[in-house]
Amino acid sequence: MKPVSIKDIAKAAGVSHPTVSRALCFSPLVKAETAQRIRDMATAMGYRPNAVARGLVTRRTRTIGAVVTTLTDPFHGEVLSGVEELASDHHYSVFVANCNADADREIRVVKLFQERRVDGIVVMCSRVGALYAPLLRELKIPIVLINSNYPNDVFDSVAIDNLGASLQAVQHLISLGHSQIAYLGDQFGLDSDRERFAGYRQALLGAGLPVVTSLTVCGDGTPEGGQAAAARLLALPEPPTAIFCYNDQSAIGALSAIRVHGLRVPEDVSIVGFDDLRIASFANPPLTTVRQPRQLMGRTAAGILLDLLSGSVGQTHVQIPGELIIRRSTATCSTAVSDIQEPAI
Amino acid sequence: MKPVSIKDIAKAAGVSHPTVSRALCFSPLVKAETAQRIRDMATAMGYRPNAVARGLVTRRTRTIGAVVTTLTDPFHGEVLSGVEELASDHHYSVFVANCNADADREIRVVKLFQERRVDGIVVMCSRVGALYAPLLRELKIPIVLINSNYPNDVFDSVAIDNLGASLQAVQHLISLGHSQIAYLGDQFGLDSDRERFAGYRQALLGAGLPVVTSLTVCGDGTPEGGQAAAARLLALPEPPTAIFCYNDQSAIGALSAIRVHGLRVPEDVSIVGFDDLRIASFANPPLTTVRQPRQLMGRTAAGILLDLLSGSVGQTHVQIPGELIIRRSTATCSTAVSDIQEPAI
DNA sequence: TTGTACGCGTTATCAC
DNA sequence: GTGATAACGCGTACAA
Repeated sequence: MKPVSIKDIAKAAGVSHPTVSRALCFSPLVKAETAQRIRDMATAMGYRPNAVARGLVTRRTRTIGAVVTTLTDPFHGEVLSGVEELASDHHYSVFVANCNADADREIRVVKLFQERRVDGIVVMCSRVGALYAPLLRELKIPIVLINSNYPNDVFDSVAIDNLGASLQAVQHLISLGHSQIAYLGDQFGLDSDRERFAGYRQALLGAGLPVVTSLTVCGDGTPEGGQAAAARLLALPEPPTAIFCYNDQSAIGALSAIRVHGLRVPEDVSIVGFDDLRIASFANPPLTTVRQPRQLMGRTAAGILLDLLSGSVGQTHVQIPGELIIRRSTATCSTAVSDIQEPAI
Repeated sequence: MKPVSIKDIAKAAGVSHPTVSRALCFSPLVKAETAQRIRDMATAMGYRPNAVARGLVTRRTRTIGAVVTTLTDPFHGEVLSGVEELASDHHYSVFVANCNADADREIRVVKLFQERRVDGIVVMCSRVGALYAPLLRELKIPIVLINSNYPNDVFDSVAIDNLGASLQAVQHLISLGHSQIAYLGDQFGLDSDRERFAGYRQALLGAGLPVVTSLTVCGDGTPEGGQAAAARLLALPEPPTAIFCYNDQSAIGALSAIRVHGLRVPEDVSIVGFDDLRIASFANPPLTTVRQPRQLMGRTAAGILLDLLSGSVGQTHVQIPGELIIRRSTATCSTAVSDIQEPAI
């Protein structure tokens, strides 16, 4: 009934259990032929090492915890995939936990991971904020953040250059002649949202354009939220000619809202997304967006974590430049180019 | 440096460590006031129970392992989300591991989970097949499968009624007058793919239509794969007037291929997907598809697993009916209704 | 009501 | 080379 242990093998092989342990770890301290004999018996008896017991004595579990805001978001799935990939390459296992964009829950999850004695933690899109950062810090577990920036650099991090990328994206719209540009953001107070808005703002101000309050609306990162928010923009007395969206999911919702409203993309309204999800290039029209190397970001974060675990010191902050991918959801502003450019029918 | 243990608390409180253990577990065997005093000290000292040590002695880790074919697929992310949700409701933690639709890797991952002494395992879209099922069975760990059906019912399972749903989907196309209907499948030999093809086939035969080999093509479950496969269909001398796709991702690729080919959906070609991903209703045109309640399926599978862990016996096979959601990617077959229906331009 | 003693399966530290 | 023995942190008989 109970799985076989090294003691069982020891008994069967007529040696002591530490010898079995050494043989299985390929320790040079044990005679080659007995080691081989022991290993053969182990496989014959169907032995599987107990990682729990090993973790107790070595004080390292070779596990890492991944905290995710919403697993249902394909963005997070891909980052997580990168984390898992690198982790498993190094024989680490990954715990996942959802925190539903809730800071309290995020802290509870991290504490749970602490009880599980994970060696390190990766947090995606943390919502904990600078206020609670010390609380996490005192847990004494290495933490790497993905796409959230604490002002005081308490944790190592991997993040895209949100501000620079947004700046670039909105400048692209401005260069197409747009001046009525809206920002369709998120609603959870994520750092990335704030930074993308800052880039938007900076681009407008840099071009001498006003930042109009009514042109900033909040979605929730989903197509549904994006659709609703875009509908509000289109109902404005002076609707925007271009919308810069917090992410691709929102942008896809906006695309749909514009269609429902009887307008066309990009002839009537230009749309820019963020993330370059796989479906972005399959949208109709294909979405102009900012590429985030999601799996790479996950791998990078996991790599930093493993470095930390093997004793590296000093903070690492990887900043990844965003790349603007111009597809067919953006075009020159029709009202700016000429007054008569309505379609024949 | 080392985290505080119950022995540390015992020393500080002047009691023995079993008393501390009892107090923390709210055992009635310890005097209420000492129990309270101990618990206060525990929190004051920042005590966090060690789940590893507890797992070693109780032989239950309160963890479950989730094996996923591709985390990057939003379908799997949502199912996983359901699993994690129910698990965490019951204070279980979830390990994730990718197996990349590789049967060998799937078995390795399951064995790794066994070493981690997970209490149970959920496998999504297993590729192990009947041949290796005994190998998994002898690991003596409860396993629940999602969306894969072993012919011999060795494991508990949750699956959608692939055959019935496909039948319904293809009958819908037939009722619209289509007779040149293609199947755009997957390539990894998944059970779900086989069953959906079987439903497709059965619908055709039931309507007295021939099953044409050239109208069956394989994608890989991604938009890219779907696009390439659809392009092959469109290049046929007698291209199909409708395509039933293995999943929504493939369907979105097909949508794009048709657009590139200069044809329209649904006027020239009708498309049916499978899954009803969130983006399905935001596609252009909104996708007719089969709804799978993904999170519910994940929750259900986790529920079965937890029942198993609390001693339930007898196999459970939950079969979820698929629901056909008719949107705007399907329409009556133009060539069947009249001969002249080409657009003016 | 509480303390003593032991075991969980491993690795680590000594001897020999 | 190998074998006792201890330790990791916790739960649980049993004794007090």
